[in-house]
Amino acid sequence: MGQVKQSTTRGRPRSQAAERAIIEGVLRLLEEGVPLAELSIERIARHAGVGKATIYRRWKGKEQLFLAVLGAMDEPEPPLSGTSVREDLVITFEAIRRRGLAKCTSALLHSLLAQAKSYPKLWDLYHDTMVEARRRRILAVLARGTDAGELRDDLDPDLMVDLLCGPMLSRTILQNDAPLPDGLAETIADGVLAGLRPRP
Amino acid sequence: MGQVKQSTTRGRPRSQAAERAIIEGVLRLLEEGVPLAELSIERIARHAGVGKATIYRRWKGKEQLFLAVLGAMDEPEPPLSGTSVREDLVITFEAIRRRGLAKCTSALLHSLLAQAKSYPKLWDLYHDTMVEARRRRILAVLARGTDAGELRDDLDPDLMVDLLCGPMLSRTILQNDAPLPDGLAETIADGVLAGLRPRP
Amino acid sequence: MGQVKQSTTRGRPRSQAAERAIIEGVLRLLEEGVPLAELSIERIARHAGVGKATIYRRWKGKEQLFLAVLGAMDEPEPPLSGTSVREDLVITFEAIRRRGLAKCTSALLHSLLAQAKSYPKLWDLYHDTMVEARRRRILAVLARGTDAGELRDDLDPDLMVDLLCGPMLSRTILQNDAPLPDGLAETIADGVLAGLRPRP
Amino acid sequence: MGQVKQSTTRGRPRSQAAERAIIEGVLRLLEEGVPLAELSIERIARHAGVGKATIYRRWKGKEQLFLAVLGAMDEPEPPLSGTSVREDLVITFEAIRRRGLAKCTSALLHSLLAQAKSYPKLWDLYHDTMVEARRRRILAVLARGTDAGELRDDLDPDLMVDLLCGPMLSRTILQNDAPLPDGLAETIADGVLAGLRPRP
DNA sequence: TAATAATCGAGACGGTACGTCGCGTCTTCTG
DNA sequence: CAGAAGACGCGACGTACCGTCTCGATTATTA
Repeated sequence: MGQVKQSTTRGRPRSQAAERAIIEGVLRLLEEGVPLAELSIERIARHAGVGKATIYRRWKGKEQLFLAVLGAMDEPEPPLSGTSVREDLVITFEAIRRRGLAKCTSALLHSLLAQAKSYPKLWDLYHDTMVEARRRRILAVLARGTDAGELRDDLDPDLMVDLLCGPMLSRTILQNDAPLPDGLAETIADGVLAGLRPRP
Repeated sequence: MGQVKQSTTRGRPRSQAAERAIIEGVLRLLEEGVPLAELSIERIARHAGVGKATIYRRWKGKEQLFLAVLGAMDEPEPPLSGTSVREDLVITFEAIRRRGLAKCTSALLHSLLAQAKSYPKLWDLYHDTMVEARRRRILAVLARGTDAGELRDDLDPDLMVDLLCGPMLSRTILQNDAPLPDGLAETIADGVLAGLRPRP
Repeated sequence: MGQVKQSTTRGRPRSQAAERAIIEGVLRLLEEGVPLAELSIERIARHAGVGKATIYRRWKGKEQLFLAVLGAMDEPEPPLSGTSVREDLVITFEAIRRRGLAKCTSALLHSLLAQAKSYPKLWDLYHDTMVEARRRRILAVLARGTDAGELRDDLDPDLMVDLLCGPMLSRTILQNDAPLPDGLAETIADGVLAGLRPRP
Repeated sequence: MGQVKQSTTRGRPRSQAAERAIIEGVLRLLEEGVPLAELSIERIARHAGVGKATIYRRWKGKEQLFLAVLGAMDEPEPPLSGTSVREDLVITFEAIRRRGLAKCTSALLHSLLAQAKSYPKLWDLYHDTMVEARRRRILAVLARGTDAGELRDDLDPDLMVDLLCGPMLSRTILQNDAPLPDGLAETIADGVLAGLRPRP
């Protein structure tokens, strides 16, 4: 996954210790507030006590490495309760909110967004791995909800995902330092489900 | 706006031709599909037939320049009709959609998003200039709509903006190459306004 | 002379101060006894307080630079007296001897010899500039000597040069740390002129 | 001779095939015209189909290996006739001349000369093994010649060696591509023995 | 009309990082 | 054990840009 060709079984195997040192080094630097733009491969290597080649042997460039870091760091998607569409949406939104609160996650995410156009392959990778995975989870929730009569059946499911996830995204990406208060997940879920028109 | 101090009236005045050559050069490069990451100041200067100092005399760095390019290219916000909330939302969404379809706009926008954490000042600038302006426009629409009884009055207006703008954002930013079909603005506006629950 | 293309007259001119700092830095390092193999471009630049590019802008590589250093350092050929062949030979040999005593000259010379086969152009340059110049000087001396009846006229002049210069070379190159005592120039001149057979 | 310590008799013995593959690989590369500067240990190992460690187990570094190659390639010193000083000198010079004509010999020799100052131990090794051996051979010839009255007895024998060997050296080292014609050995021997002054 | 002053293109400056290569050592597995 | 394979930390390679700094040459305003 974004890795450089893994050699056959011959020769000295790659050091897992080095790999860990690199990834944890990046995390440590991000948590210390080092701006992403200052994370050169050279600095990462120095900080991890590792040769540059050891990095390039594993990843093709900074972005591939970042993706690996992102993968290493993020908590697994929380299990869905299945009791209702609303409940599952709240669980999902809450996971996004907590991720947005973590400094380094969002720094990396921003970086990835930035490089999307420059390195389409990288973006595709990220998109398939993270974005699309979530989209599919939500599509499943929606399908169940539509069957159960909890949701309208006259809308394109893909569009519904955007309607649901967009607001959270707006908060975490566009607003930068917008507050992500405790009840946000519930509020948004309820808002989207009920719509903005006055209730009869 | 991001400009470096303009000197007094003594000496040779700055060449507007040079300024145009720079900005249009960047646009041309972007339209040729040059990835943003390869747009070095050096290359921009070479391509515009201009000395590097001529760029630095005007903008403090690459990002400042990009911001200027963004401004130069950006069509003005369309006038709102005022007939109804739905109508004004559709007009606004349509503007976003058209911007998202333009190759270089979105490339620049992605770049800016990327550097937000790294260069907070730049991000603030962009945020204040573009994002916040739109937010205020929509807040005004919402205020009128609430007064007119077209909208619920039990939701935080700031949250409503996210509910409204998020979906469009999801399409243009996160989905990367998602289709932005013709009726999208209307569909989204109607979806958010009505909510996802089945209508009674 | 081994230099990289000098640009036209436009732009900022090359700093002579930097050039001096580089060459004198190399000399200083050599005099401190730093082995030639440890004279990396990187180290030279660091030691001279200069960017690497400033070196590469002037010379194509380490060897070109060394050649410049060699040129910068060596004293001009001493004037010949013209009184006799023997006298002129002694003067020439004495210059070679003194050069051989200087630590860094011989280090550089060894380096150049080493790279002869690898970089034929460099060697040609050195050969034409230094070796051939001396050869021509001696050929002139020999021509005068032959005319004056001081020398045999049945030998190829080119061969005579080898007969004369070879011994000095053997001492300085091959013997490495052979003594180069004070009267050496005279002894060798007399030996070659008289031959090794017993005198009648 | 420059070898690394041979281990005791336990375990798998060193493969002579590997050793031959290495040395012959170097020779093949040199004959193909690969510049000495491009003969990295890594390349030699690859070319010989051998692990790097197999080389380091035998020699301490590139130079030690080169010395071994030189030794492997080197034809033995030719037997001296003993009939006269002139005859023995001609035999010796002819051996030097033939060696100078061989491409890879001279490449290696140049390399060794180059590294003399950098790796004094290596140079000493080469000097003792090759240079000094020849010097002693010639000293023996001279001693016999002096006893037999064929040579002057008023010159330092060490100096006489330089007078005799220098010219050949000048041709093979300094002149680079100077012709080494067939009768050269005789011509030089006669020239040095008779001296350059006109004969009475 | 000259002097002054800031700009222009050009390109050199000291730096930092790039991605590659070779060093000599080490760690794995196979014979 | 030695063999090949190849990863390891290290450091140099030569290139590209960074943002700053001279250059000589323009182009305005001020004296």
